[in-house]
Amino acid sequence: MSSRAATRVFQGVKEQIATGQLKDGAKLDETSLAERFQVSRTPVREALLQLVGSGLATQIPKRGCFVKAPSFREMIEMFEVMSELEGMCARLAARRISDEQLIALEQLNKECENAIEANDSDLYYRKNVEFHECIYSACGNGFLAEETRSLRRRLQSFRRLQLRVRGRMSQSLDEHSEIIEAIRSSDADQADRVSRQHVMIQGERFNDLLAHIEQGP
Amino acid sequence: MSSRAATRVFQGVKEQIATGQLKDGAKLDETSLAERFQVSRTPVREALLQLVGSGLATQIPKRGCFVKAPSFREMIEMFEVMSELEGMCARLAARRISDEQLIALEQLNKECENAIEANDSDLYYRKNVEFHECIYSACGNGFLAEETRSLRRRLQSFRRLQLRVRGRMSQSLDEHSEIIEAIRSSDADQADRVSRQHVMIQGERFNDLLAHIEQGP
DNA sequence: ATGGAAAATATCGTATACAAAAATAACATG
DNA sequence: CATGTTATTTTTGTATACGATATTTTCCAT
Repeated sequence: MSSRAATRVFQGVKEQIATGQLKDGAKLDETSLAERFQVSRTPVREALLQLVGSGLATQIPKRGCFVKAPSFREMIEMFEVMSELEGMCARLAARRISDEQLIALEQLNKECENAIEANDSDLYYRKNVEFHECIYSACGNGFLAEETRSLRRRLQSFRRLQLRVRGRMSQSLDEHSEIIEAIRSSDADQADRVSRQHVMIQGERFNDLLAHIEQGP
Repeated sequence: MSSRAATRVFQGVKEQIATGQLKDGAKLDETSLAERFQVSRTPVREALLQLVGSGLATQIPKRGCFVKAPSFREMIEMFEVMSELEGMCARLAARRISDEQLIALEQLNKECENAIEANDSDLYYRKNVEFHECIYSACGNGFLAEETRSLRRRLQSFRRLQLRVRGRMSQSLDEHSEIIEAIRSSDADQADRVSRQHVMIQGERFNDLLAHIEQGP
């Protein structure tokens, strides 16, 4: 819990966008937000600035600030980029990973396995994040790692949903094993290919899910 | 020239970082920046927020805001990512480009050629940007296009330098032709490969340049 | 009714003031 | 001399007020 009002507002609005309380196109009025969060306009402005910066809102010059929830199309686009970045991380990791990191990676995959056996999807979720995090660190490109993390965060709320899909967890685990195998044998191309696939499958699942939820166009 | 003080400060500091007037680690004191730019602290804070957001500064909780110029290593890392994104754009464009866009692309390359003949490196620079911009638009993934643009902007000041290197312009032009050829024949893999190469060469040139300028470690 | 001018209104950016928190300095005590 | 305590000063974060500018609304003339 941050003591900063600006951060509170930022997180709060972000949360409300994620949960759908604030729908796409909803107006983010500085004054009413200030009232709602019991703060002045100053921290609200900072929060809005950050929201715009992270692509969750749009600023139209003298008309106001509006929620810009990613459209279905944009989500697919983001997954497309995510799979590229994830693939790149894996490809580089296959070439650059250290022995210790490889061991850590295998350890994490085992912990994912345990989580599945215990049927603990929350634990699986966390270990899964750590697994990928480990690959990012091993890619030897800090900038790439940070960009990938950032995009992951943006897709996170949706990904969380997917992993609850029946059977997804164990399939995901198999894919992890394939990735490890490719990295272990320094097969960069294979690591790239499998990782892309791993993300794109999630994108497709997401696709299915949305198609199921939204009956509209 | 923007009428916004916050933007002026943002651009100003950014410029001073690029030109080296503000060195890595320099403290960005709110009060003194406010004095220097003849504004109050409020717009300065907004500017700093944006600087941090775009990775040019770091915020250490109660100690202040500091310039974080990308290190040599980070620059290389950024180029590595840039080449991946640029390659992805080209790969997708090879599959998705429309006839009109292809014509526009060829037109732009011709204009680049003209700029070289006229020995107008500024014009070449602008047309070169448009050329790549055209590929981004043609990739059919708006999110990717925006990310790539954003990274391009971050590397821009350095790239501008490179293109003044003797002979680089005409070599760059040849590479453009190769990219167009690959896209025209819908050879996604080739487009990808050539585009990556195109960026990485710039990274290497940048490397040479820096090695020349910096005598230190 | 419609086009347009003028008033009313909303929004935005900035300045300034104030309060809280933390770092630094000064100081006292063991 | 070290250490812990208190005071001072900086730095931050937030509130509020004000002016400028754009937008919407109202109202009038045609």
